Amino acid sequence: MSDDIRSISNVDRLLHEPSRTIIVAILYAVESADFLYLQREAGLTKGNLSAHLSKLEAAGYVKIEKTYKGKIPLTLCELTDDGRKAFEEYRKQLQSFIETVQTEQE
Amino acid sequence: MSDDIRSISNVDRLLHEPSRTIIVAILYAVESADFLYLQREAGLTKGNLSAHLSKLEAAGYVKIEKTYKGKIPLTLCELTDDGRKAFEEYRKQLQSFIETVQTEQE
DNA sequence: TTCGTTGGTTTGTATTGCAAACCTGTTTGT
DNA sequence: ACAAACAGGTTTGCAATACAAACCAACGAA
Repeated sequence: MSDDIRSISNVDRLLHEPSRTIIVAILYAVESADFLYLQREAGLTKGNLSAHLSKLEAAGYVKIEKTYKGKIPLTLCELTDDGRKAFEEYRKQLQSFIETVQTEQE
Repeated sequence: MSDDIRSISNVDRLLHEPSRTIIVAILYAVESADFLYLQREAGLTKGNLSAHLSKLEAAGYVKIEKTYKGKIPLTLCELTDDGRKAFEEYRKQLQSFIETVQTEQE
């Protein structure tokens, strides 16, 4: 019965952090984004975005490519296959948690 | 557009922690529960349950009543109105985030 | 040259989530 | 009666976090 509820404790903590949830959700939709675009869309400071991206990269969820657009640096980010799967899985877990909670109160 | 996605950053951090999400979800369903029942159902250690309950109490989300069943202590927990509302709100936010993410990829 | 800007990274700090140790009382064994 | 074990929790210690602020390096303009 509350096994379903308890399942929420198994969510991917990396993705369960709102800032990172946003980052990954954006990348999930756009396939590829540069640092500043991501910063604006996610509404994060550079410092935080940088730190979160590093964690996501370390986990193998995003691939970060530092290139140059002319002479100015350009950091491109995209979700890896693992990252996509992890996000889909995370979404499913949230979904099923919500459903469980909703039906349980009737 | 990604205002919807960004909205996930406004979730109630207190409830967004899986252990506490579980505690509150259980209390939401049962109206009242004693410490040990909650511990079993939530699958937490006593220490963690105690700490999380304290936070929820401090936030005014749960009411904790320490009584006795005969001679042994009995701690009863129940959700306050604020707690109920907060949890409903939290659920809604998750729901709308999921919907946003899902429709955004079509 | 100096100043401001772009595109980030590193550092500092206060807050956490968790486990393990602890505490207070009660029951059990002998 | 008295130690040992147990029930029901709380406090402590610590490693990991999230965030902001400070920093850095390269470029463009004045």
